[in-house]
Amino acid sequence: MGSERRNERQPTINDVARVAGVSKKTVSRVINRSPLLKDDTRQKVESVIAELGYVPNPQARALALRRNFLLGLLHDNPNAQTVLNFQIGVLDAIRDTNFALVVRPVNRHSPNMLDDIRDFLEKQRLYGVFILPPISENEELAALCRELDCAYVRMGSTQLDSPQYLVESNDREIVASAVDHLVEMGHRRIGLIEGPEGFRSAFERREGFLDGIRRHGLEYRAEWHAPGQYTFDSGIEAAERILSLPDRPSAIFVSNDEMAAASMHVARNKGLLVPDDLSIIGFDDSPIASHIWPPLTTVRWPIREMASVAAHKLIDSEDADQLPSRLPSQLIRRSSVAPPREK
Amino acid sequence: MGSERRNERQPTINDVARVAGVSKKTVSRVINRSPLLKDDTRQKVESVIAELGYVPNPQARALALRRNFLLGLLHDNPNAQTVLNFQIGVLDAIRDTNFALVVRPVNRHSPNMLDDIRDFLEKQRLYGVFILPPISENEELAALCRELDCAYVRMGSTQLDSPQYLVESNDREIVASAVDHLVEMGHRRIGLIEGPEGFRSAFERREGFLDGIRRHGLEYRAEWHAPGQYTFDSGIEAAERILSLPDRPSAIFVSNDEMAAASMHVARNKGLLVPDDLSIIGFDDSPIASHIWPPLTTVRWPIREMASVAAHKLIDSEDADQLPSRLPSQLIRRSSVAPPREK
DNA sequence: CACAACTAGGAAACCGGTGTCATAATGAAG
DNA sequence: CTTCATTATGACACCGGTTTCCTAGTTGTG
Repeated sequence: MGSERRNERQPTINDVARVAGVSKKTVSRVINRSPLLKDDTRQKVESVIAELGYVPNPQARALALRRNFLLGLLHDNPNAQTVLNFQIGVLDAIRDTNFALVVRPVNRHSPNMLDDIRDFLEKQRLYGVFILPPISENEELAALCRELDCAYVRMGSTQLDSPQYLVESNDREIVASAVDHLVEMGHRRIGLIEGPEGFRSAFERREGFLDGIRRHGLEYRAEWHAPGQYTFDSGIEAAERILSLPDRPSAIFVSNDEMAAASMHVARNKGLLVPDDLSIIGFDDSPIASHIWPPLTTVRWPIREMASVAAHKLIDSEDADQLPSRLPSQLIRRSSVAPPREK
Repeated sequence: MGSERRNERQPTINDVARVAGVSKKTVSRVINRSPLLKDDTRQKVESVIAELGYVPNPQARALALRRNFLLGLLHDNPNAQTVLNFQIGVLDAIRDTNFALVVRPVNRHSPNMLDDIRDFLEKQRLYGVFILPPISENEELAALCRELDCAYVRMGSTQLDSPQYLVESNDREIVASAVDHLVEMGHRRIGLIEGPEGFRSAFERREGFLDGIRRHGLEYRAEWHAPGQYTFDSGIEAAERILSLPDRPSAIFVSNDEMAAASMHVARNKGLLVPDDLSIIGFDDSPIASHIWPPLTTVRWPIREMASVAAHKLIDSEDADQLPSRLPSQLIRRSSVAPPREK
């Protein structure tokens, strides 16, 4: 069953110091790559470290340095794949550091969300936290982080805070260019299924849509514009509303992929072929986008890259202002857009 | 902007002791609920703690106790929703403790996965780790945890380890009863799309399928049995194979929901109505199961409950053997199963 | 009332690192 | 060959808790 060492105590810095015949401060200097060490001392200590398999105790370091090496992720699961990709992105960034990522799913509908988070931050004394949308839009939460002296980065779709505390994408521009894409394909009658009120992302996507409409001088029709909740069910309802119209649009932009998938079902039930009778563009590039038929043209956030940048902002905070705050999304063209059938 | 206290040092146990006029050991006793304290002492100290807003430093405790309060989650993203639900389940279990959950996505195809994990475990000195399938099936990984003296719980679909290190579900039985369900509906010609070779879950699900077939004396036909990789694309291929047969089955059990969704597409493309011409049962109850049409009958792992049990096994390890190791899955009946059209 | 037995609380060392500052070793200059 | 800088290293206190062990106070018993 492999080499067991259950009862052997982990070697400490004192063990290394004793075996190497130096003081523990010297060992500490080796670990921390202090420049003022003679090469042969360094090598001697390093070989002892290797021989003993010594690994510094992170808790002791945290105590002595008065800061730990834990990054937190606060999120209210907007989308499982996004959260997971974010975790992976952070991991990529901290792989060769001593940092670790601790997660904290929260419930934004709970009245004591802020108390829960306060409790969490106080107990764990995190080095910093990432805040994912939609709770990244919560100003009280940001204030709480400042109060508790916890570094933070808010992820979002628009400028929520000063750049060093923020990593955002360009929802508004990319949605406008999604409209461009529809127009290029020949559409002039374009509908919108919107995200829930109060969500910054929903607002940005709507504004981007309207920018696009205006840019091309297209007709805006209130009845082609339905509210949604970013859920599949709300998408069904919204699509029913728009597609039952006698004079329906030839394309719709839907503010997330779940609602876009729902719209496809509604279209199919009404005997409309996607994309021939109805073109659809979604948003998120969630797994469902490529698992429905036809595969959905959608917008992809560069979530892993955003996570990495955010991690660097927390860790190397001195050059946080050198890092970009805004990473562009991308329109992923699949098969849910085609030229309109008639005209 | 709320009350700032950026430059105020966090109060320590010494501050509390001084203000309360007791020794720090007494404060420590209050925190740790020692029974041998006079009530008025306890109350005095507690009121000082509240007044100062004192919160014990977890790193200092970890150092003194020679164990920390970090639980790790090792996974290779089999399914984002599952991983996230697992995280939430763990959080529920540790909400009122001092534990936190640190995540570590890994790549099981990377040749240095084990080294990465070793590095992680050594650096972080976790209290214990959860290992999600499929890497929970890796014996070398379990051996590594034992070697590093890190408690672990392996999640799985079958007995991988002794019960105190394991939380599993009953894939085999539940799949057999999914077959029962199909038989009750009148099916006698049932196909199988299998998971990838080498996956314990794939094996269990196949065996459960075969149990069900045998139990009802149904015909086993090799051409109704196709391999898959748990991916959408592999599901397309497998379903093509089975549904192109002149003499195709009237129902199929598909080893996960992604492949089941793929099978629905194939069926539709071939002009087969689900469920009238073809009944389908999936496995996982992933979001896609309720977002496709018709909604998929599938098997749901009680993943949050499993996560909670697993957390208790790690934390209260003394009574780990009292906790259940096996939590039953559930067949979620939706609309992808109906009696076969013609006898 | 003397003495044990038990209780509540404190002093000091310790966990395993890091910071500060003093000192030994080295090299350069006079 | 001193003397002074400069560099490399060590001694020791400290981070903020816990453990061990001891003392003083309280209660019970003969």
